[in-house]
Amino acid sequence: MAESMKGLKRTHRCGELSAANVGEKVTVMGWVQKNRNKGGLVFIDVRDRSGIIQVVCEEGKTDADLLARAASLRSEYVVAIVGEVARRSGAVNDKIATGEIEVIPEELRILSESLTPPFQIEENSKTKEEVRLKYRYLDLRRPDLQRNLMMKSRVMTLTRQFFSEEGFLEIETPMLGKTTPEGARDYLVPSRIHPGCFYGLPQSPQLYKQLLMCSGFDRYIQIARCFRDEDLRADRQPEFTQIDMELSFVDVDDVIDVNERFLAKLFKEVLDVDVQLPIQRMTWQEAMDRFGSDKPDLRFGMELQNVTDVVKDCGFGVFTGAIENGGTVRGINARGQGAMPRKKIDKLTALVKDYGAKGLAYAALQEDGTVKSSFAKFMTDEQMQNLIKAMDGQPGDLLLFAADKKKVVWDSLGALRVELAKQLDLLDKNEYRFVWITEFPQFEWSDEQNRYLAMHHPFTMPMEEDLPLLDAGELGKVRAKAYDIVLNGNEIGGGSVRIHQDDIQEKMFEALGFTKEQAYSQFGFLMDAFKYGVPPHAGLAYGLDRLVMLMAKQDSIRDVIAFPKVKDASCLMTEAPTHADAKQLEELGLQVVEEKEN
RNA sequence: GGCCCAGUGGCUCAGUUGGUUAGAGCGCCGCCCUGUCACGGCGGAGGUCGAGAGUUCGAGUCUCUUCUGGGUCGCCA
Repeated sequence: MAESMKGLKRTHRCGELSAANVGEKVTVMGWVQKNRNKGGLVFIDVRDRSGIIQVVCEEGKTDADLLARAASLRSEYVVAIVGEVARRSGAVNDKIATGEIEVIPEELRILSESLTPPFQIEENSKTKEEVRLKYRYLDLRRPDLQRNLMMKSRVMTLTRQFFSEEGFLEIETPMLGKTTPEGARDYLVPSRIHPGCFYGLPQSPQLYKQLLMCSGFDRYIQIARCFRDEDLRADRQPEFTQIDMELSFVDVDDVIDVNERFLAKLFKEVLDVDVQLPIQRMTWQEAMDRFGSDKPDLRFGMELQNVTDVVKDCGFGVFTGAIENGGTVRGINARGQGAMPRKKIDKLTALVKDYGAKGLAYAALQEDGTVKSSFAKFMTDEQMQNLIKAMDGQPGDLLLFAADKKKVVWDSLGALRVELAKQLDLLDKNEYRFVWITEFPQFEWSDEQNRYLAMHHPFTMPMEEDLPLLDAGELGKVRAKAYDIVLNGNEIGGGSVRIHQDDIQEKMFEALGFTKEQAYSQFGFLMDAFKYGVPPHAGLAYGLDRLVMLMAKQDSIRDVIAFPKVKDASCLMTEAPTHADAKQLEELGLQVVEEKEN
């Protein structure tokens, strides 16, 4: 039986009460976490988002009716308690913040009863995600998820505050926009008024924010929802949130400067972590060569070594063959792992095969100075010793090599390096290592499309010194004024200086294989806008969810999003997406799709 | 689309080389309990082992298919 809260007004949240409130009459409201009935003495833990407070009822002291009602309370009932804060007459509980006080009730109302929840509302739930997500509204009651979402709210507040103080304006851009075939797959929204036509939900507000620079807003920021119809990952959801910004009359250093100060403020205020400024910068080339990744995790070493020259004349065909085909041979020294069992090495081999490598060559340096190796028989002792020396191999080390095209070797060893760090427990979530990755390649070759694609997007400015390479058609060598901010091996943001000169923009489209007509039909409004006076501008966007995931020390972006989708992009709670009814579809000029029979 | 992992009471798990009636902890229900806070004591209910097919005298266990969830490669300009 649910009662009204008429006449009551909450005075405190549960966790806000402290010894300072002793003797005060207070009203708290929340959920019953636990009812401990000792018989004649009933303890009720009441929970809200701030924490837990104990309410105590005692036979002889508490009104008999109130005691009976307290004894009837079950988990997740919603109650209102009016009572006096008192020091505990029994033992103090130093595990909770309110552990030295309790509330002695004079009124108890049951505002709502509850079924027994399908899983217990507690910290560190081991319940499988499938169940948690079906009952997400209960899952979200758990203190860890409450903390995550409160942290995210704090991050958003600080973001708005910081950038506002830096002269940024918060401006909204449309959700219903123009669909573009480049880049990620768009979510399409059918137009009723224009049958057969579709809006595209934004993958990011990229073009709008550039137009806002054309319009003279100078510094823009938006906490923007973005949509990408691609497959999900632990750190990828079909809809996610960007902290999106754009600045006029700036170059790379200006964007980096304001964002470093932003990150330092954020980490100080939210986590009390000092970010040392300036943040380290590394070119894309250096990141790939040293770590095999454009998002290197700098919390540990195990850097890649290029041993192509060392092994180019050896007798091992896998190495020399790769080199003859224009490839490279590189290795990782897994310190102290020389005794790794063969089975484990085989698993690492399986891992690199996912990245296109044909295998993993190993040399396990034994403590007695001998070498157990998959390829020693193809080498002279001298060649092996030179290789070990090049890898700085010491007795007890495990040397792992990949030989293939550069990209395959980088991807394989980059992934291998991270996997080894996981196995060796080198990844400390309390350590935050930032790095800017700069000078990205402007273009990326696509085997599938047999042409160069923009690595970032077609409006990214090439480095001035590489403009002659663009003219000369040496597209693979052109570097861009693009930058990513990387934290502990995760890309948490990225951006670039944009092209504002129409001649360079034309060359870009040409290089990407766009005809003038194609470029105009897709981006004509932007190119037209640029004809009326466009300031030099640059911007950056953070993946907010990913950033908060790392700050909250979570492994999945789902743990910082209130209502996330599962792997197939559906929602286990609402069961979206659903079929639309025939009438809706007819209005949109669309056809009914027969539901698949199971 | 490919590969890998998982699915056994409400939740988390155990379940020997295939062998009677499938176990445990938590939760739930009943009774008792005046300082608990992972409360405690006694008693109890609750399972077509994700689904389907096959092998077998016999399947939670083996095989195949399928569903669900997770991880990942491709994909994500």
